[in-house]
Amino acid sequence: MGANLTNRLDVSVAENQQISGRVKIHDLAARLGLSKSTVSRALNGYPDISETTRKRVETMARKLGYRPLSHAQAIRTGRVRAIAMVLNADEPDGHNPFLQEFLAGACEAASGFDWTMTISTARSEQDTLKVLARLVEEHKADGFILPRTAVNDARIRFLRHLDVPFILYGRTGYGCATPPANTSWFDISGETAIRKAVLRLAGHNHTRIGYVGSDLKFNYSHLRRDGYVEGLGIAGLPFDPELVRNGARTREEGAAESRALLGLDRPPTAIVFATDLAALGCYGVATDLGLKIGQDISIIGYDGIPECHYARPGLTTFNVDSHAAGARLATLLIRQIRGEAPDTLRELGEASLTERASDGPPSLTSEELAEKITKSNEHISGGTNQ
Amino acid sequence: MGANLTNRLDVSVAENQQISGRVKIHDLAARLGLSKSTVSRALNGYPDISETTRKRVETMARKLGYRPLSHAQAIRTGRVRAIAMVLNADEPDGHNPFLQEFLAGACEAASGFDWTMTISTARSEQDTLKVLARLVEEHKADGFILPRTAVNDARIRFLRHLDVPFILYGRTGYGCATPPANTSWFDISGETAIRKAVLRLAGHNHTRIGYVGSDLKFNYSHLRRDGYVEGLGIAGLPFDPELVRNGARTREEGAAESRALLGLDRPPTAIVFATDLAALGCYGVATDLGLKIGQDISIIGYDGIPECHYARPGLTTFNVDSHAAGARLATLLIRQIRGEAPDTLRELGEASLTERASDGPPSLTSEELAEKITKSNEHISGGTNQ
DNA sequence: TCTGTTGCCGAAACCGGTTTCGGCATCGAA
DNA sequence: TTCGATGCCGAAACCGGTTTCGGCAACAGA
Repeated sequence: MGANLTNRLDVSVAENQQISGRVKIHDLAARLGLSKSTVSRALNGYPDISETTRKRVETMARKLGYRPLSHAQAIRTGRVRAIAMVLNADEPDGHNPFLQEFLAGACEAASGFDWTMTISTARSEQDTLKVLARLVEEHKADGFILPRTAVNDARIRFLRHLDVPFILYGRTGYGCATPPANTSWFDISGETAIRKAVLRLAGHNHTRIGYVGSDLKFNYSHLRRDGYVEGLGIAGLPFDPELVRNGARTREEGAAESRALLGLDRPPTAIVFATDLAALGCYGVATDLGLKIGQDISIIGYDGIPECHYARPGLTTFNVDSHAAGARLATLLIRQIRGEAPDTLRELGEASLTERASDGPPSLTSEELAEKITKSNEHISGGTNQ
Repeated sequence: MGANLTNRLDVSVAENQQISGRVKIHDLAARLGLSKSTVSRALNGYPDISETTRKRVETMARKLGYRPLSHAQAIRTGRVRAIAMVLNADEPDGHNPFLQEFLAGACEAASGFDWTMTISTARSEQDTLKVLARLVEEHKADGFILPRTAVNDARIRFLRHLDVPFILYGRTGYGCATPPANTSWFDISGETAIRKAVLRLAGHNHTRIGYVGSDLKFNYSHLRRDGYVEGLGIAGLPFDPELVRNGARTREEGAAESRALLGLDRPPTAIVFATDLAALGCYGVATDLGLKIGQDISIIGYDGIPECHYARPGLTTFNVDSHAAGARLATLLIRQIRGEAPDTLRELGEASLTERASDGPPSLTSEELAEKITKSNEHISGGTNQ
């Protein structure tokens, strides 16, 4: 007496179903000769239903293609079987390139549980809170994924106060004595990646390695910088504060910080960037100064955006698997909503290195590099850059 | 007796609301000394409610911060006040760069009506239909935005068959005698943009202008190619089928088609690309052949992806405003769901030209260019390209 | 045989809204 | 004065599920 739409795609023709007749729990019950309360309990795993009845109900439900309306369930259960994410669209860098893959991962994972994903956007931090508030008020979702966590994140305080489930993409509370309790998160260990980047460059015999970090309001910025310092320590290289810059989020900012580092009396022969975007910003600067990337100056990025592949030379970088991240976050969040303790829902992944041609052994010492740069500056002194 | 969460952000402290007490329609009615049916009808614009009562109800609702649960309404009305979009994540090009802006536009517009947006992803055309089916079955949305419309689009047939509202981002049915009836859409006139591109190049005195189109399964591919032909006609230039290539969706494919065009006996001195990605693919080819873009070979793209700005030289292109597109699509779709006739909900926007350095007057004739390319090919013959 | 559990299921209330239906005033016209 | 509209509102049914509660039958123990 009819299959669900998904099946119909295969069966091509519906069996004998009356038009537009969605199968309701009532129909299912009538067909089975049971009451709808029994059917409901059978489908929802109540213990007071015999195993044989449960099987009967389940097979018949499958046969008729019965699917409960999540919003009809929600009115009683308070669960809409949906998770949400609000993007901050005003961020200069955005997570543009990752977004598609990230959403795909999250949606696929959610679909696996028969959940859906609703998204929304905001234009500022304050706006984000308002959007969250609206979604919570209307109960459009049972929980939230919070991307780009800050060291001190207003969204966390807000949702915790309202007692709404959430999971972080990233960690939070850097530098706090007590780690944030009762919080679930998924993150990629940027600190590990950056440490490896430093060690890789040290292995190339670089001794002056610079670092360009991102906005310190984000928690990951601190962790990646720590990775840089750790790497230097392990490699036995001295830490020189002059070689560390922060706050580069865009290509332009990456270019500016690169210029600053390369303008030093003793410039670095290699630079690790906290983001690919900032690293790509260095390309124009290097070209303007007549430096060959991968020889005169080595560069390693982080993120794994597609442009790395097309840059000349290709940018060596650490790839984060956004698809997997989205999938894990959705899965962990749903498990949390279903009752698991947030503290047990924490995972740390690793970024994978993609070796390209932007790094290698230094062709010049720091002093020689400085000299070359000085000459270039005199020479062009009107060169366009950006 | 309490304000809603959104207000609380401003008021900082809730007035005197009991914890976790969402205001329900019952509370509102009790507070007003009315029945909840009256309150409901007042809020929903029924004619049998006096104007004074309506005002009273509305101000009290605002004061208490009452917001109906959309899923509670849905159970009776059948409307969840949500629109959905399913992305095809397997497309080689995706609409990656536009996605964030597009979603922002759509979400903002939907929010303005107090609607929300749910999204999902699929991995193939067939999968897309299954995902759509699931969303329709569970009625997770009242209507759909269909991105990247094909000439012959299975999604359209599917949703039309189910009588579910949808709107196209793009047109459909290219070449059909009868335009598709009862269909709403929003599109950017790619044909106009490409025509302008051709005229611009003709104005630079190019006489052999090539065209690299996209996959002809998409409707826009045909329209843009038409724009190319129209442009040639207006400029009084002959149409040479040799100069037209199709099917380039990625950088790599764009590179391959560029190579094919530049390898002709009488190569074009300018090429119009249907997409920026394909145009950027030409950059590596030009470099390999020792051609200066903007002089030896002129290039114009379409889309307005960020990379255009960072390519060297910058890529002249036609920008589509994805944010505005998302906003219009959401708005038109909601209006359609609310009852307006689809045929009246059609809009065509224009892309805006951003002039950069990738096009200009030809430095060489087609013959001279051919000679130069031949030499380059002999010379390098082992050059890397991609 | 009687009683008390236990297993399993149905009846009915419930969730938070919307919509139908009918009834009470009020008013104008006959 | 009576009657029929009309304006305005409340009671109750309804939407499609879930959950509580109670009851019947089968069974074990006394």
